[in-house]
Amino acid sequence: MEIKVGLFEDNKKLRESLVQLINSAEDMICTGAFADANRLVHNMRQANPDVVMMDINMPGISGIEGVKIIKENFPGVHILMQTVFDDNDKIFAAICAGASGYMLKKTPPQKMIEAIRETYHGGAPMTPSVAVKVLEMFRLQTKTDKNEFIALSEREREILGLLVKGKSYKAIASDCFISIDTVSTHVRHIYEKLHVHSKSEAVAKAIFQKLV
Amino acid sequence: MEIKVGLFEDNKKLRESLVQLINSAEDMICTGAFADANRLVHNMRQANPDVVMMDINMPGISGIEGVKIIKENFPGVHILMQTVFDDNDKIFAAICAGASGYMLKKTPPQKMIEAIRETYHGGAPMTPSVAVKVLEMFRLQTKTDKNEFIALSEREREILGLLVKGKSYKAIASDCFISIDTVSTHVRHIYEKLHVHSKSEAVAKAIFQKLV
DNA sequence: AAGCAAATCACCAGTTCATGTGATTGCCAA
DNA sequence: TTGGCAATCACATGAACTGGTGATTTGCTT
Repeated sequence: MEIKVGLFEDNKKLRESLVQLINSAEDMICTGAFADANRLVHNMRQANPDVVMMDINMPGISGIEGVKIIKENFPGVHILMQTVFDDNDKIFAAICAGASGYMLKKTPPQKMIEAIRETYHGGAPMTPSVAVKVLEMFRLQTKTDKNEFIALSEREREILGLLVKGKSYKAIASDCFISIDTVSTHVRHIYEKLHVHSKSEAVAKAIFQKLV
Repeated sequence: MEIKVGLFEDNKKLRESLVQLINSAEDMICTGAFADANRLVHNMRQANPDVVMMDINMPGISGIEGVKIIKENFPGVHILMQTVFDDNDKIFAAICAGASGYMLKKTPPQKMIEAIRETYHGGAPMTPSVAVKVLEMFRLQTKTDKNEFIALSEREREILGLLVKGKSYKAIASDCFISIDTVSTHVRHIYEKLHVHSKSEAVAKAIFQKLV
Protein backbone atom coordinates (compact mmCIF):
# COMPACT_ATOMS: atom_id res chain seq x y z
CA MET A 1 0.00 0.00 0.00
CA GLU A 2 1.32 3.42 -0.92
CA ILE A 3 1.89 6.14 1.64
CA LYS A 4 -0.73 8.83 1.13
CA VAL A 5 0.81 12.25 1.57
CA GLY A 6 -1.08 15.51 2.10
CA LEU A 7 0.68 18.77 1.41
CA PHE A 8 0.11 22.27 2.74
CA GLU A 9 2.39 24.84 1.19
CA ASP A 10 1.56 28.33 0.03
CA ASN A 11 4.37 28.68 -2.51
CA LYS A 12 2.88 27.42 -5.73
CA LYS A 13 6.11 26.47 -7.37
CA LEU A 14 7.49 24.63 -4.38
CA ARG A 15 4.16 22.93 -3.87
CA GLU A 16 4.09 21.63 -7.38
CA SER A 17 7.63 20.40 -7.30
CA LEU A 18 7.00 18.65 -4.01
CA VAL A 19 3.96 16.93 -5.46
CA GLN A 20 6.10 15.75 -8.30
CA LEU A 21 8.82 14.61 -5.92
CA ILE A 22 6.39 12.67 -3.80
CA ASN A 23 4.75 11.02 -6.75
CA SER A 24 8.11 10.10 -8.19
CA ALA A 25 8.70 7.82 -5.22
CA GLU A 26 7.12 4.49 -6.05
CA ASP A 27 5.94 3.86 -2.49
CA MET A 28 4.08 7.11 -2.01
CA ILE A 29 1.41 9.26 -3.58
CA CYS A 30 0.29 12.80 -2.99
CA THR A 31 -3.45 12.75 -2.39
CA GLY A 32 -3.87 16.45 -1.90
CA ALA A 33 -1.88 19.66 -2.15
CA PHE A 34 -3.23 22.89 -0.73
CA ALA A 35 -2.05 26.49 -0.61
CA ASP A 36 -3.29 27.17 2.91
CA ALA A 37 -4.87 25.58 5.94
CA ASN A 38 -8.04 27.60 5.89
CA ARG A 39 -10.22 24.67 4.96
CA LEU A 40 -8.00 22.25 6.81
CA VAL A 41 -10.51 19.73 8.06
CA HIS A 42 -12.32 19.63 4.75
CA ASN A 43 -9.08 19.19 2.87
CA MET A 44 -7.92 16.49 5.25
CA ARG A 45 -11.11 14.50 4.74
CA GLN A 46 -10.70 14.90 1.03
CA ALA A 47 -7.06 13.83 0.90
CA ASN A 48 -7.21 11.35 3.78
CA PRO A 49 -3.43 11.26 4.08
CA ASP A 50 -1.18 9.09 6.24
CA VAL A 51 1.42 11.78 6.44
CA VAL A 52 1.06 15.54 6.17
CA MET A 53 3.78 17.87 5.05
CA MET A 54 3.07 21.26 6.48
CA ASP A 55 4.75 24.56 5.82
CA ILE A 56 5.15 26.48 9.05
CA ASN A 57 4.52 29.89 7.51
CA MET A 58 1.28 30.23 5.67
CA PRO A 59 -1.26 32.97 5.22
CA GLY A 60 -4.38 32.54 7.33
CA ILE A 61 -4.12 29.57 9.64
CA SER A 62 -0.45 29.08 10.48
CA GLY A 63 1.32 25.77 10.24
CA ILE A 64 1.50 25.51 14.01
CA GLU A 65 -2.22 25.99 14.37
CA GLY A 66 -2.68 23.56 11.53
CA VAL A 67 -0.77 20.92 13.46
CA LYS A 68 -2.95 21.42 16.49
CA ILE A 69 -6.11 21.12 14.48
CA ILE A 70 -4.93 18.01 12.70
CA LYS A 71 -3.81 16.39 15.93
CA GLU A 72 -7.19 17.09 17.46
CA ASN A 73 -9.22 15.78 14.57
CA PHE A 74 -6.94 13.17 13.04
CA PRO A 75 -4.68 12.05 15.87
CA GLY A 76 -3.26 9.16 13.87
CA VAL A 77 -1.80 11.33 11.15
CA HIS A 78 1.89 12.08 11.39
CA ILE A 79 3.04 15.53 10.49
CA LEU A 80 6.31 16.63 8.99
CA MET A 81 7.00 20.32 9.35
CA GLN A 82 8.83 22.25 6.72
CA THR A 83 10.39 25.61 7.09
CA VAL A 84 12.97 27.94 5.68
CA PHE A 85 14.34 29.10 9.02
CA ASP A 86 15.30 26.96 11.94
CA ASP A 87 13.86 29.34 14.47
CA ASN A 88 13.91 28.04 18.04
CA ASP A 89 10.47 29.26 18.95
CA LYS A 90 8.86 27.80 15.90
CA ILE A 91 10.51 24.44 16.38
CA PHE A 92 9.48 24.51 19.97
CA ALA A 93 5.89 25.37 19.20
CA ALA A 94 5.63 22.83 16.42
CA ILE A 95 6.92 20.01 18.59
CA CYS A 96 4.58 20.90 21.40
CA ALA A 97 1.69 21.09 18.99
CA GLY A 98 2.44 17.54 17.99
CA ALA A 99 4.60 17.59 14.88
CA SER A 100 6.67 14.46 14.38
CA GLY A 101 9.43 15.75 12.18
CA TYR A 102 11.00 19.02 11.29
CA MET A 103 12.90 19.53 8.04
CA LEU A 104 14.40 22.58 6.45
CA LYS A 105 13.18 23.25 2.96
CA LYS A 106 16.68 23.18 1.58
CA THR A 107 16.92 19.50 2.43
CA PRO A 108 17.88 17.49 -0.66
CA PRO A 109 14.92 15.77 -2.35
CA GLN A 110 16.15 12.28 -1.61
CA LYS A 111 16.44 13.07 2.10
CA MET A 112 13.01 14.60 2.05
CA ILE A 113 11.51 11.42 0.66
CA GLU A 114 13.30 9.43 3.32
CA ALA A 115 11.98 11.78 5.95
CA ILE A 116 8.41 11.26 4.78
CA ARG A 117 8.94 7.52 4.89
CA GLU A 118 10.41 7.73 8.35
CA THR A 119 7.54 9.90 9.52
CA TYR A 120 5.08 7.36 8.16
CA HIS A 121 6.79 4.63 10.16
CA GLY A 122 6.45 6.59 13.37
CA GLY A 123 9.90 8.15 13.31
CA ALA A 124 10.91 11.71 13.99
CA PRO A 125 13.19 12.89 11.20
CA MET A 126 14.92 16.16 11.89
CA THR A 127 17.30 18.24 9.92
CA PRO A 128 20.65 18.10 11.74
CA SER A 129 20.54 21.74 12.80
CA VAL A 130 17.08 21.22 14.20
CA ALA A 131 18.08 18.08 16.05
CA VAL A 132 20.88 20.01 17.67
CA LYS A 133 18.55 22.75 18.74
CA VAL A 134 16.11 20.28 20.19
CA LEU A 135 18.83 18.70 22.28
CA GLU A 136 19.99 22.11 23.40
CA MET A 137 16.52 23.13 24.44
CA PHE A 138 16.12 19.82 26.15
CA ARG A 139 19.26 20.34 28.14
CA LEU A 140 18.30 23.88 29.03
CA GLN A 141 14.89 22.89 30.25
CA THR A 142 16.22 20.15 32.42
CA LYS A 143 18.87 22.37 33.85
CA THR A 144 18.51 22.07 37.60
CA ASP A 145 21.14 24.73 37.93
CA LYS A 146 23.82 24.70 40.51
CA ASN A 147 21.38 24.66 43.36
CA GLU A 148 23.21 24.46 46.63
CA PHE A 149 22.19 21.48 48.64
CA ILE A 150 19.66 22.82 51.05
CA ALA A 151 19.18 20.45 53.92
CA LEU A 152 15.63 20.94 55.07
CA SER A 153 14.25 18.59 57.67
CA GLU A 154 11.32 16.44 56.67
CA ARG A 155 8.86 18.58 58.54
CA GLU A 156 10.27 21.75 57.05
CA ARG A 157 10.01 20.33 53.57
CA GLU A 158 6.42 19.35 54.23
CA ILE A 159 5.55 22.81 55.43
CA LEU A 160 7.35 24.44 52.55
CA GLY A 161 5.25 22.30 50.26
CA LEU A 162 2.09 23.62 51.86
CA LEU A 163 3.36 27.18 51.58
CA VAL A 164 3.85 26.62 47.86
CA LYS A 165 0.26 25.49 47.68
CA GLY A 166 -0.69 28.88 49.01
CA LYS A 167 -1.75 27.83 52.48
CA SER A 168 -1.75 30.25 55.38
CA TYR A 169 -0.04 29.49 58.68
CA LYS A 170 -3.41 28.76 60.17
CA ALA A 171 -4.29 26.29 57.43
CA ILE A 172 -0.92 24.62 57.74
CA ALA A 173 -1.32 24.36 61.49
CA SER A 174 -4.62 22.58 61.13
CA ASP A 175 -3.32 20.41 58.27
CA CYS A 176 -0.37 19.27 60.37
CA PHE A 177 -2.17 19.20 63.69
CA ILE A 178 0.27 21.60 65.26
CA SER A 179 -0.09 25.06 66.70
CA ILE A 180 0.32 28.14 64.59
CA ASP A 181 3.33 29.13 66.62
CA THR A 182 5.05 25.91 65.67
CA VAL A 183 4.35 26.62 62.03
CA SER A 184 5.84 30.01 62.55
CA THR A 185 8.98 28.49 64.04
CA HIS A 186 9.38 26.03 61.20
CA VAL A 187 8.91 28.75 58.64
CA ARG A 188 11.50 30.84 60.41
CA HIS A 189 13.98 28.00 60.12
CA ILE A 190 13.11 27.49 56.48
CA TYR A 191 13.77 31.17 55.82
CA GLU A 192 17.13 30.92 57.51
CA LYS A 193 18.13 27.93 55.42
CA LEU A 194 16.87 29.44 52.17
CA HIS A 195 18.26 32.88 52.99
CA VAL A 196 14.93 34.57 52.34
CA HIS A 197 12.72 36.85 54.33
CA SER A 198 9.19 36.33 53.08
CA LYS A 199 6.72 33.67 52.11
CA SER A 200 6.75 34.54 48.46
CA GLU A 201 10.53 34.46 48.23
CA ALA A 202 10.51 31.07 49.87
CA VAL A 203 7.84 29.84 47.47
CA ALA A 204 9.68 31.10 44.43
CA LYS A 205 12.96 29.60 45.57
CA ALA A 206 11.30 26.30 46.42
CA ILE A 207 9.80 26.04 42.97
CA PHE A 208 12.85 27.13 41.01
CA GLN A 209 15.18 24.89 42.94
CA LYS A 210 12.73 22.04 42.82
CA LEU A 211 12.81 21.71 46.59
CA VAL A 212 9.29 20.43 46.56
CA MET B 1 41.87 15.97 6.88
CA GLU B 2 40.43 12.74 8.18
CA ILE B 3 38.00 12.58 11.06
CA LYS B 4 39.75 11.06 14.06
CA VAL B 5 37.41 8.71 15.88
CA GLY B 6 37.90 7.37 19.39
CA LEU B 7 36.01 4.28 20.45
CA PHE B 8 34.95 3.02 23.86
CA GLU B 9 33.24 -0.35 23.74
CA ASP B 10 33.68 -3.30 26.03
CA ASN B 11 32.59 -5.99 23.60
CA LYS B 12 35.80 -7.04 21.88
CA LYS B 13 34.20 -8.38 18.75
CA LEU B 14 31.98 -5.38 18.23
CA ARG B 15 34.86 -3.05 18.99
CA GLU B 16 37.05 -4.62 16.39
CA SER B 17 34.39 -4.63 13.75
CA LEU B 18 33.64 -0.99 14.45
CA VAL B 19 37.32 -0.13 14.09
CA GLN B 20 37.28 -1.85 10.75
CA LEU B 21 34.11 -0.08 9.73
CA ILE B 22 35.49 3.31 10.66
CA ASN B 23 38.77 2.73 8.89
CA SER B 24 36.95 1.51 5.80
CA ALA B 25 35.50 4.99 5.37
CA GLU B 26 38.02 7.00 3.43
CA ASP B 27 37.32 10.20 5.36
CA MET B 28 37.82 8.82 8.85
CA ILE B 29 40.30 6.95 10.94
CA CYS B 30 40.07 5.25 14.30
CA THR B 31 42.86 6.64 16.46
CA GLY B 32 42.04 4.61 19.53
CA ALA B 33 39.75 1.79 20.64
CA PHE B 34 39.35 0.99 24.30
CA ALA B 35 37.44 -1.62 26.27
CA ASP B 36 36.48 0.67 29.12
CA ALA B 37 36.60 4.27 30.31
CA ASN B 38 38.75 3.66 33.35
CA ARG B 39 41.73 5.51 31.93
CA LEU B 40 39.53 7.87 30.00
CA VAL B 41 41.56 11.05 30.14
CA HIS B 42 44.78 9.25 29.37
CA ASN B 43 43.19 7.41 26.48
CA MET B 44 41.69 10.61 25.16
CA ARG B 45 45.03 12.35 25.12
CA GLN B 46 46.51 9.37 23.40
CA ALA B 47 43.86 9.10 20.71
CA ASN B 48 43.11 12.83 20.45
CA PRO B 49 39.85 12.19 18.61
CA ASP B 50 37.42 14.60 16.97
CA VAL B 51 34.51 12.31 17.63
CA VAL B 52 34.05 9.71 20.32
CA MET B 53 31.81 6.68 19.99
CA MET B 54 30.83 5.60 23.46
CA ASP B 55 28.99 2.52 24.56
CA ILE B 56 26.54 3.40 27.30
CA ASN B 57 27.01 0.21 29.28
CA MET B 58 30.55 -0.52 30.27
CA PRO B 59 32.21 -2.07 33.29
CA GLY B 60 33.80 0.47 35.63
CA ILE B 61 33.09 4.00 34.55
CA SER B 62 29.75 4.06 32.72
CA GLY B 63 29.25 5.66 29.37
CA ILE B 64 27.22 8.45 30.94
CA GLU B 65 29.98 9.31 33.38
CA GLY B 66 32.42 9.03 30.51
CA VAL B 67 30.49 11.67 28.61
CA LYS B 68 30.60 14.01 31.57
CA ILE B 69 34.32 13.57 32.00
CA ILE B 70 35.02 14.10 28.33
CA LYS B 71 32.83 17.19 28.20
CA GLU B 72 34.66 18.63 31.17
CA ASN B 73 38.12 17.95 29.88
CA PHE B 74 37.67 18.08 26.12
CA PRO B 75 34.61 20.26 25.55
CA GLY B 76 35.18 20.43 21.82
CA VAL B 77 34.86 16.72 21.26
CA HIS B 78 31.51 15.48 20.03
CA ILE B 79 30.19 12.27 21.42
CA LEU B 80 28.02 9.69 19.75
CA MET B 81 26.37 7.30 22.18
CA GLN B 82 25.75 3.72 21.30
CA THR B 83 23.45 1.34 23.05
CA VAL B 84 21.48 -1.84 22.65
CA PHE B 85 18.36 -0.59 24.39
CA ASP B 86 16.57 2.68 23.84
CA ASP B 87 15.89 3.21 27.48
CA ASN B 88 14.32 6.59 28.31
CA ASP B 89 16.37 7.26 31.40
CA LYS B 90 19.63 6.48 29.68
CA ILE B 91 18.85 8.67 26.72
CA PHE B 92 17.83 11.42 29.05
CA ALA B 93 20.97 11.15 31.13
CA ALA B 94 23.24 10.96 28.11
CA ILE B 95 21.75 14.06 26.54
CA CYS B 96 22.00 16.00 29.75
CA ALA B 97 25.58 14.86 30.18
CA GLY B 98 26.33 16.35 26.80
CA ALA B 99 26.14 13.60 24.21
CA SER B 100 25.45 14.83 20.68
CA GLY B 101 24.00 11.75 19.11
CA TYR B 102 22.37 8.56 20.14
CA MET B 103 22.39 5.47 17.94
CA LEU B 104 21.21 1.93 18.52
CA LYS B 105 23.87 -0.67 17.89
CA LYS B 106 21.69 -2.44 15.38
CA THR B 107 21.95 0.56 13.08
CA PRO B 108 23.24 -0.51 9.67
CA PRO B 109 26.96 0.17 9.13
CA GLN B 110 26.40 2.73 6.43
CA LYS B 111 24.08 4.74 8.65
CA MET B 112 26.57 4.52 11.47
CA ILE B 113 29.28 6.03 9.33
CA GLU B 114 26.93 8.81 8.30
CA ALA B 115 26.11 9.40 11.95
CA ILE B 116 29.76 9.79 12.84
CA ARG B 117 30.17 12.23 9.99
CA GLU B 118 27.11 14.17 11.10
CA THR B 119 28.37 14.25 14.67
CA TYR B 120 31.69 15.58 13.48
CA HIS B 121 29.92 18.40 11.68
CA GLY B 122 28.05 19.42 14.80
CA GLY B 123 24.87 17.53 14.10
CA ALA B 124 22.83 15.37 16.39
CA PRO B 125 22.10 12.08 14.67
CA MET B 126 19.55 9.96 16.41
CA THR B 127 18.10 6.58 15.67
CA PRO B 128 14.43 7.15 14.76
CA SER B 129 13.11 5.47 17.89
CA VAL B 130 15.38 7.65 19.99
CA ALA B 131 14.34 10.81 18.18
CA VAL B 132 10.73 9.99 18.89
CA LYS B 133 11.45 9.46 22.56
CA VAL B 134 13.31 12.73 22.78
CA LEU B 135 10.38 14.59 21.29
CA GLU B 136 8.02 12.83 23.66
CA MET B 137 10.12 13.73 26.66
CA PHE B 138 10.35 17.25 25.37
CA ARG B 139 6.62 17.54 25.07
CA LEU B 140 6.09 16.10 28.53
CA GLN B 141 8.54 18.49 30.14
CA THR B 142 7.11 21.48 28.42
CA LYS B 143 3.58 20.52 29.22
CA THR B 144 2.08 23.74 30.48
CA ASP B 145 -1.23 21.93 30.67
CA LYS B 146 -4.49 23.56 29.96
CA ASN B 147 -3.58 26.92 31.41
CA GLU B 148 -6.43 29.27 30.76
CA PHE B 149 -5.41 32.38 28.92
CA ILE B 150 -4.93 34.90 31.65
CA ALA B 151 -5.04 38.41 30.28
CA LEU B 152 -2.97 40.51 32.61
CA SER B 153 -2.30 44.09 31.69
CA GLU B 154 1.30 45.10 31.11
CA ARG B 155 1.57 46.79 34.47
CA GLU B 156 0.03 43.86 36.24
CA ARG B 157 2.45 41.47 34.62
CA GLU B 158 5.33 43.68 35.65
CA ILE B 159 4.17 43.77 39.24
CA LEU B 160 3.54 40.05 39.27
CA GLY B 161 7.12 39.62 38.13
CA LEU B 162 8.35 41.67 41.06
CA LEU B 163 6.19 39.68 43.45
CA VAL B 164 7.81 36.51 42.14
CA LYS B 165 11.16 38.06 42.91
CA GLY B 166 10.02 38.29 46.50
CA LYS B 167 9.55 42.04 46.66
CA SER B 168 7.22 43.64 49.18
CA TYR B 169 4.55 46.12 48.21
CA LYS B 170 6.75 48.90 49.47
CA ALA B 171 9.69 47.76 47.36
CA ILE B 172 7.49 47.42 44.31
CA ALA B 173 6.06 50.87 44.89
CA SER B 174 9.51 52.41 44.91
CA ASP B 175 10.66 50.29 41.95
CA CYS B 176 7.72 51.43 39.87
CA PHE B 177 7.54 54.95 41.21
CA ILE B 178 3.96 54.56 42.34
CA SER B 179 2.27 54.63 45.71
CA ILE B 180 1.87 51.55 47.81
CA ASP B 181 -1.87 51.82 47.48
CA THR B 182 -1.58 51.58 43.74
CA VAL B 183 0.51 48.48 44.10
CA SER B 184 -2.18 47.14 46.36
CA THR B 185 -4.82 47.84 43.77
CA HIS B 186 -2.85 46.15 41.00
CA VAL B 187 -2.23 43.13 43.17
CA ARG B 188 -5.90 42.98 43.95
CA HIS B 189 -6.70 42.84 40.26
CA ILE B 190 -4.04 40.21 39.71
CA TYR B 191 -5.60 38.08 42.42
CA GLU B 192 -8.99 38.42 40.80
CA LYS B 193 -7.66 37.35 37.44
CA LEU B 194 -5.65 34.45 38.82
CA HIS B 195 -8.40 33.41 41.22
CA VAL B 196 -6.07 33.43 44.21
CA HIS B 197 -6.11 35.13 47.57
CA SER B 198 -2.53 35.50 48.67
CA LYS B 199 0.88 36.54 47.46
CA SER B 200 2.32 33.07 47.61
CA GLU B 201 -0.53 31.55 45.66
CA ALA B 202 -0.07 34.20 43.01
CA VAL B 203 3.67 33.57 42.89
CA ALA B 204 3.23 29.82 42.60
CA LYS B 205 0.62 30.18 39.88
CA ALA B 206 2.72 32.69 38.00
CA ILE B 207 5.70 30.36 37.97
CA PHE B 208 3.84 27.19 37.11
CA GLN B 209 1.86 28.85 34.35
CA LYS B 210 4.90 30.66 33.08
CA LEU B 211 3.10 33.98 33.31
CA VAL B 212 6.37 35.72 33.96
C1' DA C 1 25.99 11.04 80.32
C1' DA C 2 26.43 15.14 77.89
C1' DG C 3 25.54 17.46 73.59
C1' DC C 4 22.75 18.55 69.73
C1' DA C 5 19.33 18.89 66.20
C1' DA C 6 14.42 18.59 65.33
C1' DA C 7 9.85 19.31 66.65
C1' DT C 8 6.84 21.26 69.57
C1' DC C 9 4.60 25.39 72.00
C1' DA C 10 4.12 30.38 73.83
C1' DC C 11 4.16 35.52 73.96
C1' DC C 12 4.85 39.77 71.72
C1' DA C 13 5.81 43.98 68.96
C1' DG C 14 5.97 45.81 64.64
C1' DT C 15 5.19 45.21 59.68
C1' DT C 16 2.88 43.73 55.83
C1' DC C 17 -1.07 42.07 53.51
C1' DA C 18 -6.04 41.35 51.93
C1' DT C 19 -9.98 43.52 50.96
C1' DG C 20 -13.76 46.98 50.96
C1' DT C 21 -15.07 51.46 49.35
C1' DG C 22 -14.39 55.28 46.60
C1' DA C 23 -12.20 58.63 43.26
C1' DT C 24 -9.57 60.79 39.20
C1' DT C 25 -7.39 60.68 34.77
C1' DG C 26 -6.64 59.31 30.02
C1' DC C 27 -7.57 56.52 26.16
C1' DC C 28 -10.10 53.82 22.95
C1' DA C 29 -14.06 51.90 20.89
C1' DA C 30 -19.07 51.59 20.08
C1' DT D 1 -20.07 61.02 23.55
C1' DT D 2 -20.71 57.81 26.61
C1' DG D 3 -19.07 53.64 28.61
C1' DG D 4 -15.38 50.67 29.83
C1' DC D 5 -10.78 49.65 31.14
C1' DA D 6 -6.10 50.58 32.85
C1' DA D 7 -3.55 53.13 35.92
C1' DT D 8 -3.30 55.97 39.58
C1' DC D 9 -4.14 57.33 44.61
C1' DA D 10 -6.47 57.35 49.45
C1' DC D 11 -8.35 55.59 53.86
C1' DA D 12 -9.45 51.90 56.85
C1' DT D 13 -9.68 47.49 59.39
C1' DG D 14 -8.75 42.92 60.61
C1' DA D 15 -5.95 39.16 59.45
C1' DA D 16 -1.52 37.34 58.52
C1' DC D 17 3.24 37.47 58.66
C1' DT D 18 8.24 38.43 60.52
C1' DG D 19 11.46 38.06 63.83
C1' DG D 20 13.01 38.14 68.74
C1' DT D 21 13.19 35.56 73.15
C1' DG D 22 12.52 31.54 75.57
C1' DA D 23 11.18 26.66 76.79
C1' DT D 24 10.19 21.41 76.72
C1' DT D 25 10.56 16.86 74.78
C1' DT D 26 12.58 13.27 72.04
C1' DG D 27 15.94 10.74 69.79
C1' DC D 28 20.53 10.23 68.08
C1' DT D 29 25.52 10.71 68.47
C1' DT D 30 29.77 10.82 70.93
